[in-house]
Amino acid sequence: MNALPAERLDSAFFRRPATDLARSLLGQRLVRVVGGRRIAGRIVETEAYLGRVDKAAHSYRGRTERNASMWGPAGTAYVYLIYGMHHCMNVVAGEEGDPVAVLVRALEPEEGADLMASQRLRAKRPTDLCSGPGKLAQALGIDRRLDGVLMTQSDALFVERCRRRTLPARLIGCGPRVGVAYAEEWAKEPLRFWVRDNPHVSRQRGG
DNA sequence: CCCGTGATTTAT
DNA sequence: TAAATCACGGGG
Repeated sequence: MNALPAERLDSAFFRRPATDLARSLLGQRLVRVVGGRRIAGRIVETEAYLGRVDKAAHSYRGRTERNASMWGPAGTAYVYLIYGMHHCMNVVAGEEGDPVAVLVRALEPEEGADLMASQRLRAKRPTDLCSGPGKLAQALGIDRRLDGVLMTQSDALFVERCRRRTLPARLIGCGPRVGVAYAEEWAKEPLRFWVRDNPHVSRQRGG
């Protein structure tokens, strides 16, 4: 099924500018292990957040208790709760101390779809399981307990290599990030990336 | 279109 | 201490 043997992405992979990482994560596999079982899917949508210069980034106004893990080494998970209900998962990019990250917005389910469905009771179709940041967090059982986890070392949350190289540019869609209308000129920056024509990409929201 | 929901941040 | 905000999802 997979051409490559399972190989976990390491800190050298994550330690690059967030926009590069956002594009290179497309097609790789996000893996969550719970109770010895794998729940996994291909990453099909991401967004880059550029830190202290980016008005849409949580780290724009500096370090707080919530966003502290953005200052961690590349490959750190930054997980936060939004709207009192939904969790979102980021992977820290760049050099340690530069609070840049990539939001993982959608997956194409590959393993453990039954477990995903059992945690996503409102999902009616396979494309409802992981087609949004809150959805995938719920499907994979990702919450704030995983905030700060080093994905380069954790056995509970990591990324596996499925592709040796970044997808060809013609297969990658690019446009403004979702839900950041408040970010003024940064709202329009083309920092959202997705696998073109993939049905698991989230629907666009206002902004 | 509208609303739930509550931690976090920001203003007073 | 109080108010506003929010990198969303689901239902109509």
